[in-house]
Amino acid sequence: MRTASETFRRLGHPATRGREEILRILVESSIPLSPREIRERIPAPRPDPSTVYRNLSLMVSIGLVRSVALHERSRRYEAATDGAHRHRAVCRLCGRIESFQPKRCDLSRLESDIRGSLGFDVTDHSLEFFGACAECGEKRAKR
Amino acid sequence: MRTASETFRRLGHPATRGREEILRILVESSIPLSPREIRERIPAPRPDPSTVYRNLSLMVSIGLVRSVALHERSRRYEAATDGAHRHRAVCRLCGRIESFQPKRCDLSRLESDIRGSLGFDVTDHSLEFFGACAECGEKRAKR
DNA sequence: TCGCAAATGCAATATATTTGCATCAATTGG
DNA sequence: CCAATTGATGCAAATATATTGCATTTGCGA
Repeated sequence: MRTASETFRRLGHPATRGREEILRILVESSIPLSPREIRERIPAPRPDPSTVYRNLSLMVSIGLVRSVALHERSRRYEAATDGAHRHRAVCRLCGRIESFQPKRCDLSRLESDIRGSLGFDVTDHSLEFFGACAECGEKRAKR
Repeated sequence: MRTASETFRRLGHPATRGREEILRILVESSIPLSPREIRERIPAPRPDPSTVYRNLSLMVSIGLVRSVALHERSRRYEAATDGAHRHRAVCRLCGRIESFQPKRCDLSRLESDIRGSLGFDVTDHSLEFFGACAECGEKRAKR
């Protein structure tokens, strides 16, 4: 098994407790987390917020973590484990977020259209759905 | 023709110069803009930034404007004109953004999957592609 | 274990967004 | 067209988010 420490070292970066914790937390979370949420989940002694930001941006640049843009003030992050691709459903009413793995993510057609018409070389994409989650939908129906 | 002023009044909100300018700027722009960019494009006397924020959030809530989440620090906004749906391609290298209208946006299948598995009532979605634009792609190839 | 390169904490700074409050402007009724 | 009222605006301050410089500490390979 490849430990987090090994992963960091293999990529040429010292493994530190903070880094391992961040990665562990993201891997364990089913939804993308904000830097603040991540830090709050690290057991004391907690690293400084600036350290969390620095490490997140390092981890994004070496491909261990992806940033996720929802319609919020802060960005969120998720583990890029193995490269599994995920989409998200966000409830406009309560803010609940669910991540899911598409059965088959067939946007290849769209991606080649884009290459053809805009000349863009697409490497990845981000797809989010917005609406009302089951719970909020019910509440709304009762009224 | 329906003027911006009429649109606001019809929705029960006074039409002010700032509001009309914001809407005009968003309608004229081919890509989503940040609050700062929007404000910079308003001819003097410019409204205060807080006014721009307040108006953007009002316009989002009454459906005239949509917010767009790219992987940036600030949110962006676009006119929700008639409801035309758009996707975006973002260059990771130079930051260039292009908006385009999909030939046919067939995510209805995915949306019904989501309703089925998560119980989410999806009202809209957001799809962004990331990669290298034509220009940056060429530059990179030359090296 | 030693030494270096890199990471961390801390404080300061930058940027983005929100809010309270006094003032001003757009609408509506006269 | 004018006055009254409701709501918008400017300004300043507060808050949230993110970044950076620098002195100190830590991880890692020799």
